Amino acid sequence: MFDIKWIRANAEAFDAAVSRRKGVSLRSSDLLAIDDRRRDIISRLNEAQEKRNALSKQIGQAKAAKDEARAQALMAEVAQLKESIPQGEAEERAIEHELRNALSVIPNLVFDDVPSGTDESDNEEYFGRNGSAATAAKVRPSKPAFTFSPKEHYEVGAAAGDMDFELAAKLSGSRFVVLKGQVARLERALGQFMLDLHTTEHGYTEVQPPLLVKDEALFGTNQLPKFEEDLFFTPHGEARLALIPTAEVPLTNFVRETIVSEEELPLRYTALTPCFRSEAGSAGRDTRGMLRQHQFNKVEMVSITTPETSVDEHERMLGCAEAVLQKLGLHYRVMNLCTGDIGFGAKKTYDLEVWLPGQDTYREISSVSVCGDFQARRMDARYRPVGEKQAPRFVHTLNGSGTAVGRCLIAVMENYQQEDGSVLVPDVLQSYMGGLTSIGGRA
RNA sequence: GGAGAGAUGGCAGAGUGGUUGAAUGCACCGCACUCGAAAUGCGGCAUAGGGGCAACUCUAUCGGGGGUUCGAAUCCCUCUCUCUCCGCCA
Repeated sequence: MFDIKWIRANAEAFDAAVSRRKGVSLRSSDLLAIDDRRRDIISRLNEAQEKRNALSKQIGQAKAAKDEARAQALMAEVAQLKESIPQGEAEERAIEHELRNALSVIPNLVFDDVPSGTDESDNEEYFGRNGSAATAAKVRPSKPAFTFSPKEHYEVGAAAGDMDFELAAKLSGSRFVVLKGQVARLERALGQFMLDLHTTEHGYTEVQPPLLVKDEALFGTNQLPKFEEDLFFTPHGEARLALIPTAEVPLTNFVRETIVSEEELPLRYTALTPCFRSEAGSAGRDTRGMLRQHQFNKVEMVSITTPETSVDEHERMLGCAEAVLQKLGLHYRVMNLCTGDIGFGAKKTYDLEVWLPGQDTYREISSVSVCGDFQARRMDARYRPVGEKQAPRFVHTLNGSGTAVGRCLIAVMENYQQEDGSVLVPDVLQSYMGGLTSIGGRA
């Protein structure tokens, strides 16, 4: 969320930057007009309050001096303010809301190195900071070679019966799946593997957060007010709770309305949680298989950093997500999302797209974003710099999937499928699978 | 779910209607003393917004919101959270 003072001081830059984003019609002049009215209301209110306070003090003095007549006279004088102050306070509340509402639906401004574009076709492949495609090619696994025509994950023999969409539909409708047997175990193995990797090698603290969150938390990570229709809610007393669409919500909101000391930064959290998304607006898309579900497991990483380190942390976090796919031997590419495809709160986002031979295409399996102070402002999350007495500053927040477990299961099944319908278990998962080297083979 | 207690500055902890943005202690910063340190003494030490070149000044804030009052940390209502006891329960 933006600071109106910043917009006032940088109106031109703001308008130029916000015009790169699609679907934003507000301009600085609209916002500053609201702010002008706000300032006017506040200054009139302050004047009235000042007068009241001064007179009240005198009343106190008069009463202390037992000068009842003077006290009565002063009380009569201050009575004139009885209407204007509450009215001014109400006006102030209203205008503050108006300003906040206007500011809260403006997306974050993107970095200069985010490509301009309208949709995913304008995303640019990213080969690391030095731009070396050759270096990237060395660390990225290559596509698997097939001597037969690879199938989509739900057609692979090992999925038969153990990836049950009909059973899920009976229970919950479309966009759900029941995993059973070795497929369920493989999914669990993937999640455990990722969590262990990030906690033991990447310095993240494992967390089991609540899966139901309040509106305030959703506001902090930009799901509200603009994307309410993407969420599942459940009534809770007079209010409601939302099922988390991503663990980014609880993990990032750990620092909401807090001031941490600089020595504690960076804070790095990871969690394996179910995620719930209504998928409103995606009717008809990816309806086959378990690519797009109302419920899926995801390992999420969240970093809370200083402003000076957030860009480096972004590259680092990308590396953490890449490591998952590298160790699993899955081919992928990294995309630098364009202005038309990047999320509301991000200043820059890298998507990891894993190769799916059954679909003969790349599909998103991880999204790694740096949000600058955008979420921190919404949450009022700050840190106190070390050294001389300095005012608290907003932290920077980052989040990334490391990775979507359900989609990773798809990738493993498609990339490691054998002609007989079995699926080889990647080396790094075998210890999580009781030593199994393949699943779904004809025994 | 029932009954009760509570929420004050970085921390601890006073403060039940009137010059209280808030005593005191600790922590922290500066100065003095010291060769240096400790101890001691003196001073400083909340946030946000407005005005002013500045000194400074005004407004708001004692968990959140609303109310009573000329005036609220203090009284009333409400919400949230914490603690104790009872009940229920994985």
